[in-house]
Amino acid sequence: MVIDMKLSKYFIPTLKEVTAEVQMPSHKLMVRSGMVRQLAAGVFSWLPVGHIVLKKVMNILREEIDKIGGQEFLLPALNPIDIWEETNRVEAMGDVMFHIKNRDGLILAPTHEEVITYHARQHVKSYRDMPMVWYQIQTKFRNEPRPKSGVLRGRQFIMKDAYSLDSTWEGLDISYQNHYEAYSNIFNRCGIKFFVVGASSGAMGGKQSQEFMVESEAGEDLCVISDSGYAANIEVATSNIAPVGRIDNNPEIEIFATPNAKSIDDLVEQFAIPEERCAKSVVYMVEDKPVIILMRGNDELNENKLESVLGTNVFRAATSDELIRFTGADGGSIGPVNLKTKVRVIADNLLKDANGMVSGANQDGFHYKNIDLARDTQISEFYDLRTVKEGEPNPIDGTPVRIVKAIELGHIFKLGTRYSDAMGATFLDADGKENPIIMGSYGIGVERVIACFIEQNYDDYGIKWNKELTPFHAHIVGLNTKKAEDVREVCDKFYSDLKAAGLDALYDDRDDSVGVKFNDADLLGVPVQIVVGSKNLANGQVELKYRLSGEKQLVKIKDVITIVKDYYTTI
RNA sequence: CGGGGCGUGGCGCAGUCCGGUUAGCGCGUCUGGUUUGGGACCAGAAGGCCGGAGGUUCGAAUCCUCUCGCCCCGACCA
Repeated sequence: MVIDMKLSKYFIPTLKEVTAEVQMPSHKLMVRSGMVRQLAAGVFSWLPVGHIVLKKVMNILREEIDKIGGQEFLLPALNPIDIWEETNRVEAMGDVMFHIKNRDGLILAPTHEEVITYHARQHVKSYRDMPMVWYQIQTKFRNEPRPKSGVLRGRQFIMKDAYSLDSTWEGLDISYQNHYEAYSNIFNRCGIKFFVVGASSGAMGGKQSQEFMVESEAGEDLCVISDSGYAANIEVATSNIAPVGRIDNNPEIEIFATPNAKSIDDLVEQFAIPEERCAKSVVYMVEDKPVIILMRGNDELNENKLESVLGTNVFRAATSDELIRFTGADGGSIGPVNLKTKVRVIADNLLKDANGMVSGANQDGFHYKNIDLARDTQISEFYDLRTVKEGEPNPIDGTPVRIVKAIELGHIFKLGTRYSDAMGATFLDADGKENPIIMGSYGIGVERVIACFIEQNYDDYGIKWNKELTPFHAHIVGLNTKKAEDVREVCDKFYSDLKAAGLDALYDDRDDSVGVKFNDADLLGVPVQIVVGSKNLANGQVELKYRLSGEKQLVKIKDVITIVKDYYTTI
C-alpha cells in the first residue's frame, strides 16, 4: 500500500511551543516539526517525517561507502562479552557499556571492532582476501553519564561504522584515504559546513586519526584552527611557541622565602618574576607511583598528551598527603630540586635546557631561583605536554590560532593491529608467513548529521532543507480545501502529477485556517511550497514559494511540475 | 558522581514561600454554527490518583522524609 502523504491523515504532529528545557535550535525544531519525540533521557523515537530524513542520510552514506567498495553488514547489538574480554575492553569501557542483567555474558555493543575482528578471524585467512571494507548502519548503545542536546548525545544512537581489513600498511593508508574522501563527499552532499582535525585515538588505540567537525557552541570538543589550514583537536594540538631558553650569567641556585606565594600568579606578583621563568610542578599518581610534571608558568597540562606519554590512562592528581610524603612539601612549593624521595620527573618541551628558573623548593614556603634544569636537575624526559592557548602561533606558518567549539560528526582511525593481535585474526602472506590483519575503523553519527544540518540551516520560521535531505520535494498548501472544490481538484492533480514525475509531495488538505498551514509549511521547511487558492486559480495560476530564498512566484498551473522539477536541478 | 533546577488534563505554564471552597490559564481535542492568502470567531462539552511512597495535620499540589524521572553546569566521553 502506498502511504498517502496527505496531512489530514499523515502523522506530523507539529507544535507551536516546546518545553523550556529544550535549548538547542536544532533540537527545538526537530521536536516542533514532528520529526522526533523523546522517550527517556538520551533516547528518542523517530516519527514518520524524521524517519524519512533519517533514511535519506542513510542512503547517502550507503552510496558513498559503496563507492569505495564497502560491503554492508548488519551486526547484532547483543554481543557475547567473551570477545570483549579478549581485547580487554570490558574494563576500558567501564560504565559506558550496558550489561544485560538477567542473562549473564551478554552486553549491548557500544561499537563493533570486536565483532568485525571475530568474523575476519573466521574467514579472512589469506592476503588474497584483502583489502576489504565492511560496514553497517546500526544502533549503538552507550551508557552516557549525561545525555544532552537532543539527539546529539544519546544513550542509543545510529552509527554508520565501517572497518577496513588490509594485508599491508600501505593498503591501510589507501583504505584510510578512501574513507577520508568518502566522508568529505558525504558531508558536502548533506550540505554541512565542516572541517577536519587531527585527533587523539584515545582508548580506541591505533596510529592516526582524524575527526570531521562542525563548529558549534553546543560542541563538546575544542579545536585549534588557523587560517593557514592548521586544524587539530585540542587534545593533540601543538603550537610553535618559543621555548623558555637560556639567559646569560645565570647565578648559582639559591633558596628564598615565599611564605605567601601558593601559585605562579603569586610569584609573578610578589617577586616580579616573569611568568615564563616559573616552572610549575604538577604531581600525578600514575598506577600508584608519583610522577612530577614540570610545566612552564601557567601552562595547562594536557591529560590526553600525558596519557600517550605514559601509555596508560590510570592516573590522577596526587592528594595533599601524597604530595608531602613524596616531595616534602604541599602544593605550591613543589619543584624538581631537593625532592624528599626519588620521583620520576618529566617536563614540557618548552623547558628543555632552560635556566634562570624559579620553582618550589619542596619545603613549604620556599622556592629556588636561578635553577638551571641541565645543571641542577637530572630531568631527561621532555615531551609536549601543554595545552595550546588561543592566539599562539600555529605550527604551519606561525599565524595565531583560534580555539573553537565543535561537534564531532565523524571519526576515522588507523587501528593497525590492536584488535587483530588481541583476537588472533591472522592471515598468510605471499611468503606463507602468518601476520595480523591491519585494520582501520570509521564512524559517522547519523542523528548528528541531521542535527548539525538543521543547526546550520534554519530561520525564525523553521527548517530550511536542501535538495538531498528534504523529506519532500514539494509541499502543496491547499487553501480552504473544505469548501473550494476547484482548489481540491488542482491539488489532487499536482499531488499525482508530482508523483508521476518522480517527486515526493506532501499535501496539506486539512480543514485549517491558512495561517496554520503557512506556518506549518515554513516550519517543515520543504524547499518548494505550492500554494493553491481560489483567487489565483481564477487566473489559472498558483503561487510557488521557495523556502530557501523566501521568493514567491505566480505561475501557470500547467507549468508547475516542470518548474519544480527544474528547480531541483539548479540547487 | 558533585552543584543547581523542574515534575500539576494531550502540549506549554500559573498556583507551592505563607496548608483551608469545586486546582486555574493558554493551546489542542470533541459537538454545532460562522470564517478562510499568515497560527480566526461564537456557543457548548470532555479530559486531572497535582511523578510515586510514607509522614505531620481536623485538613496537603502546598510542610517533612524517602524515592523515581527529566533538564542545566561541572566531572567523564571511544
